[in-house]
Amino acid sequence: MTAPAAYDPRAFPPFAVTVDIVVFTIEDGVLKVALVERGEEPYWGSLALPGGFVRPDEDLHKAAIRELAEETGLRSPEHLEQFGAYGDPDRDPRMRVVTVAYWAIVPDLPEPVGGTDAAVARKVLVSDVLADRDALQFDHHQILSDALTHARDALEDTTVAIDFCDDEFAISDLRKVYEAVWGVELDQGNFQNKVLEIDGFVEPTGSRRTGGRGRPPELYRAGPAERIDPPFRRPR
Amino acid sequence: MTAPAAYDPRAFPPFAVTVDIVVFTIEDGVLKVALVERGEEPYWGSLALPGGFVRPDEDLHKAAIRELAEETGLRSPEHLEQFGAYGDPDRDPRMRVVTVAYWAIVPDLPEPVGGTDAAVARKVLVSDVLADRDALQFDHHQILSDALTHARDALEDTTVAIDFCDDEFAISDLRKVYEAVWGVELDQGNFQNKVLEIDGFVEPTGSRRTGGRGRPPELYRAGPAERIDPPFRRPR
DNA sequence: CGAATAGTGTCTCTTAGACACTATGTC
DNA sequence: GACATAGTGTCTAAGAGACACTATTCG
Repeated sequence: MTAPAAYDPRAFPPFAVTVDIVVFTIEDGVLKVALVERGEEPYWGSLALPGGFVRPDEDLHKAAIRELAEETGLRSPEHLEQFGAYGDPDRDPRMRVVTVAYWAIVPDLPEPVGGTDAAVARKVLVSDVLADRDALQFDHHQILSDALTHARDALEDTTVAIDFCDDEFAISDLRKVYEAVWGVELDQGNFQNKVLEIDGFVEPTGSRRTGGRGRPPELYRAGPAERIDPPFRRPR
Repeated sequence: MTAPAAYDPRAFPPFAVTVDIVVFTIEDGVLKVALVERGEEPYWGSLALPGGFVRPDEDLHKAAIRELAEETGLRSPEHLEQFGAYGDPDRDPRMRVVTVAYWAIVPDLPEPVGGTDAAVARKVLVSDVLADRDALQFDHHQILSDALTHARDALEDTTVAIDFCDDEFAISDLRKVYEAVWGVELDQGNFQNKVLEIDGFVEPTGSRRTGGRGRPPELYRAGPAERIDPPFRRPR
């Protein structure tokens, strides 16, 4: 903030600033990410993270919400959190762009996604995307990978996993979230005990879910707690 | 990345992009942050985080290293890590600036700091700066506060605390780092046991430090480990 | 009935932390 | 000697996880 150039508004190097959002959702028990088909060059037709330019009078968080709505039709995500900025000089072949990256949780992405614009959103298995280093253009592979790291960490000491679930959910639903994001299997009994022991994690609704196989589970809603202490460590 | 404006280089809203660095060091057993006296308006003479404009052909990390060298005379920090981006439209009264924030560790800041430029760097108690909400201009109070949170978290599951120490250090030196950053007192015996039990955290040099009061401590150097597993939790 | 899922309890191993005790230097 | 700091050990409580057992539904 102290470079002499600061005095002269014409002297600072102009950058484009964008936001990119890694939208996670769980479908069929596996973690997916919402990607849009690029409707323009470069990389026309290939998949990319939803995102776009920040407007001159808009803060970064609001820009992320707006782009998410425009490109995926989502009104508002259950969780939206910034985790880093990416600004290598050659990360975008067109111009110098610094992007601010967010990760988001939506419990259920609307099916016929795609806003008023041309972009068409698809839900893709995170594991598939990460397995193919060239599935995403720009540095979006790295951004997705970093987002997954942040999401995994977040599940360890916050209650955000609940944001993947519907308003009322069974403990096993919550367990499947942890299993999908962490990519591990968790012991059903131990998980149940642990979640119920953590103060304010979940609250009983008093009702049960009927119709499935097996004993009908009791249903819970989100409790007031935001942090899990001691943290819920994932197996290594 | 899919806004139609992307096609037209003149259509994207131009931003200034800066980096700001929160440089932590420990002096007299307390955590300090390096601040520079602003040599320009606005807020001439008041304190701010070192930082400045990213150059057109420079990546963010290198920009942070360069600004650090220019403004504090540091050749290279022991640790430099990005932790967020700040871009509220009115965070800088002069123009629209998005800043990418880093936190850094230096074991020993050179005393007659201040580079070739006008900026004069000072080490200030972090607790003092945070206690006075108006000590820093822009959103630097928030940035410092967030940096401290990240540093505290980093000490829990990485070995970066060693970067605050000299090449050879006593276990008690390391303990004082944790105490300064976390703002707590730790049991001397338990800390010693724990550090020595963690594989690859520290390696004995075979020598001792002489001259102080009390039993001369054995000296250690950094081990190969980068992560502490299980994490070293700070008392709540 | 058996299969499937939910819910509860028990046991063991590890870790965190309080704290006592010993070791070795300076004044 | 007193004092200060370093280094080691012991005990206890809490948590993690393996696993067994019970409960309740459907087909």
